[in-house]
Amino acid sequence: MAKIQSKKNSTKKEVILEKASKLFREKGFGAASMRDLAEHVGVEAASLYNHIQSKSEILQAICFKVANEFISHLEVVEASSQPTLKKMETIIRLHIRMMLDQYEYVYISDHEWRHLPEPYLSNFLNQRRSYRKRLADIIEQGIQRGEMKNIEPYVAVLTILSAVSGIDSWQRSRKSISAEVLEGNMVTFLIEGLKKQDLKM
Amino acid sequence: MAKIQSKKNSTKKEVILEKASKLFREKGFGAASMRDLAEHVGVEAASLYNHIQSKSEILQAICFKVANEFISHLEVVEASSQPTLKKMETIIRLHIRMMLDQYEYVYISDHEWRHLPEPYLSNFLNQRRSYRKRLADIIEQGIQRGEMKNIEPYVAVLTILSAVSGIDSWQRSRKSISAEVLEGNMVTFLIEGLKKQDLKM
DNA sequence: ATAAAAAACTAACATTTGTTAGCCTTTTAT
DNA sequence: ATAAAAGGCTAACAAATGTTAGTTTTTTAT
Repeated sequence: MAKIQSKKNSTKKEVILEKASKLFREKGFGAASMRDLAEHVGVEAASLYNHIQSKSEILQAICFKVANEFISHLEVVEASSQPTLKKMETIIRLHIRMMLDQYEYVYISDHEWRHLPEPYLSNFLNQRRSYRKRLADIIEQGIQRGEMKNIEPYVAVLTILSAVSGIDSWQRSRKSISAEVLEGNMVTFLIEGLKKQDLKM
Repeated sequence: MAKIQSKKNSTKKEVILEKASKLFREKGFGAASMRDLAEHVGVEAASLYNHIQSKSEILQAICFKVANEFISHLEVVEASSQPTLKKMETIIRLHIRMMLDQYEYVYISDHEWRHLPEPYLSNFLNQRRSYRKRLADIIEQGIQRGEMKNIEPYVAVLTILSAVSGIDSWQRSRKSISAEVLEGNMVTFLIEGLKKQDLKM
């Protein structure tokens, strides 16, 4: 059956996905070549095709893996009975942690989805639209319940999601600021933007 | 000398930059070909080289044009004597408007700079680092003056800049939300995140 | 009108691309 | 031990890439 794996607990396909995500982020999907990838995996380019079907299959796997993870977490949050502000905080924290723990994968899903071939591209965009709509619904509810300020929900969603993806720039200068401080500060910043205006001093 | 231009007031090189920015955004720098670009300009691929020196010269022109615009605006703001919160608001509004008015250019500068060849790449990153540092300094000052909450300045800068670049996603669904509402909401959201915490109700 | 300059075109180049075919080697299962 | 399966390798492909050379056409200036 399967040969001994390069690293514990991971099939060769998983190794390929991992190396590919690193490479795609560094060079972009279009500029990263299969020979490039093969070298990082430690194999000839042709051999990759014993594990995957095509270059874009790699992209599909990465993009939908990330999308599914976000969606399934959202379902848990939606089903809970937290106040809306807490729901949003939970979701923001998830996004931040995903960005910290699975940086490469999330980055690819965020930035390289344009190169998905149809019908996967439409599929991906539909899922994304739906995800954002569901976040906007939570905010909509927060406004109606008087827990959040009267802001256009869709604008808030865009702002939050994009803000989190800025962690990208932080990944290189980890030294000066810890992950905990980053998460704490960012949550404060974003939740404060949502919260209903308190009284002036 | 120069031939009659395709559009008023623009040299052929400017036309090339404009079409290229649109193309690079749609397909990514790596996946956009010179023949592709030539077709959009209405000319054969080889003819482009009467106006530009290389594909990456186009990218350089776009990236540095945007960078210079942001930097020179920042200098004006720094020299003013507004309170720090107002300074940040001015800058945020500039970023939002640039994203609305020069969407393609800003997008390229934000997302495709990785493909700049050296030494332009280092140059660009230095400029960017410096720009962010200067924004962080304004926030630092805002905190010391008690105008802003005690947040890590660099985190705030990242959050703000990334949030604005999320307007990208909005560009396609302009219909439902006007540019004015977008700008207003986003500024409220982000400035609220900076402002020193007011008293609880 | 004519010479000069600018810019277009055709053809071709050397690389690089993703991918396949065919063969050999290693691992697995009996 | 042996057959089968899985996975690696070399070589090659057709297509596409950025770019150059050389030539012809168009525009500008005198």
